[in-house]
Amino acid sequence: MSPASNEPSATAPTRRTELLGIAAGLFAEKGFKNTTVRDIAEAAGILSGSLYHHFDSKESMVDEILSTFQEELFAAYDAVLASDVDARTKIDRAVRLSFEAIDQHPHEVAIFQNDAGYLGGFERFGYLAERNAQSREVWVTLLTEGVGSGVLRHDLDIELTYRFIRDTVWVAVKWYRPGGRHSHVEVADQYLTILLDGISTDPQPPSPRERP
Amino acid sequence: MSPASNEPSATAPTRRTELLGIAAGLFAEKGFKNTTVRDIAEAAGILSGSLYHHFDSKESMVDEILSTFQEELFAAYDAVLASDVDARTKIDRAVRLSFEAIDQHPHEVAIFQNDAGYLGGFERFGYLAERNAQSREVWVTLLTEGVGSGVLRHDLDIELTYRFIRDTVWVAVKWYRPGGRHSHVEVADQYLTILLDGISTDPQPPSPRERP
DNA sequence: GCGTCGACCAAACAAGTGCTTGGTAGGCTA
DNA sequence: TAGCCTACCAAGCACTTGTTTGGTCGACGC
Repeated sequence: MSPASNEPSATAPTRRTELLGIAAGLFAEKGFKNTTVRDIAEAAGILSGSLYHHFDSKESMVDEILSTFQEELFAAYDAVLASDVDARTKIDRAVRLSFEAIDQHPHEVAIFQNDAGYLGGFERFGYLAERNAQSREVWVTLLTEGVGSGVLRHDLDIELTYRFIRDTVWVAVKWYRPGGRHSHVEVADQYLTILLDGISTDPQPPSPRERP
Repeated sequence: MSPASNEPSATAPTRRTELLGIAAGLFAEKGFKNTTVRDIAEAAGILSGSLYHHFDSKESMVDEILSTFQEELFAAYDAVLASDVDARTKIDRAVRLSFEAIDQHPHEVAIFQNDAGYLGGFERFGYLAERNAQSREVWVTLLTEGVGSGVLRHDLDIELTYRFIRDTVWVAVKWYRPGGRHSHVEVADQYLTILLDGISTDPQPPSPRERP
């Protein structure tokens, strides 16, 4: 890489991180394969060849974008898993965490959602599949814990419920826009209301019940 | 859905429809842009140029695949909307209809899910956006009807709920495999249980309550 | 036999792709 | 002034892409 890159981009936005941001936006919008290095360069106001002064390849750009994001995200998940609260609260926090990630890193989430399948075919991106498995374990653990402690219905199909939650949470990146009509907190509220009142053994209506 | 269409090649699988099927499978698996005409030709055992004896272009292949499927799907939705049952039943039927579509036309659904954004940019595929709006109207109508008649909670954000349902249903195409562990009916059952017991004003636990 | 037709081949084309090369301009430091 | 460094340009390379063209082969009807 570069000689002085041991502590990169903590405060000052270098040209490198700036270019990564531009690339992330285009990858998210048009897909990785469908975004050309000339697209990225044009958006940055330079020529395509000049990108290779900063990066080895187009692949290493997504690589850096995705791996950085995933590291941050899973550290947050691990913190939730390790926290000392009941399963229902953990699920609540994990869901809010995800919507917060969509709010703060919409491009990264979109790229992962759209291109993980394609990229996962390369050895270089093997960590994507690992992260996927790790995510599954987080949710299955939480759901199993919830069923075991009685806060979740015992007739749930854990696997299906996991997929239901995972999909519903992450697809929101397709329509959610930071700064739009709803904040990510509002979206999480609504989603949790729908989700929990469906899978909880003790339904908790969000406001005083009107119709008994 | 309908047993068979009347006009084009209802019974005998012509070489043309055979090629369309092969193309659909590849488009669904790798994405439209990421599938080359040489991929399709190779899978069919011919050379890429020979495809142009059957089709005008690669675009017209997806066009035919998607438009045919959409026509069939929305005819089914219209039938549900027009049926003379309460809103909850209509929602139930619409959801089951969607999972049935995923079961019977997984390739078409996957292509629409993954590539509608990209394809929608071309005038030729303007009908995709129209169909999307039409789908939104179907669900918003059903949800509004449900809230109005009191079978759905009155504090629902119709727009958000519509998106949750739409996303949850269609995203299942990413993992559902016809002939796999769960039938599409079982999956629909589980989803409806989670969904309805969450948004219904009258929560119905699926089995006698164990913990009060 | 003759003509026609559907299905396909062989070869090429122009445009677009990721990436490489050699070079340049300006700023910083010694 | 000299040397180095970051950021970039200009031009091109090898390859892939969708598509076109002219031709071949066998089946079928007359």
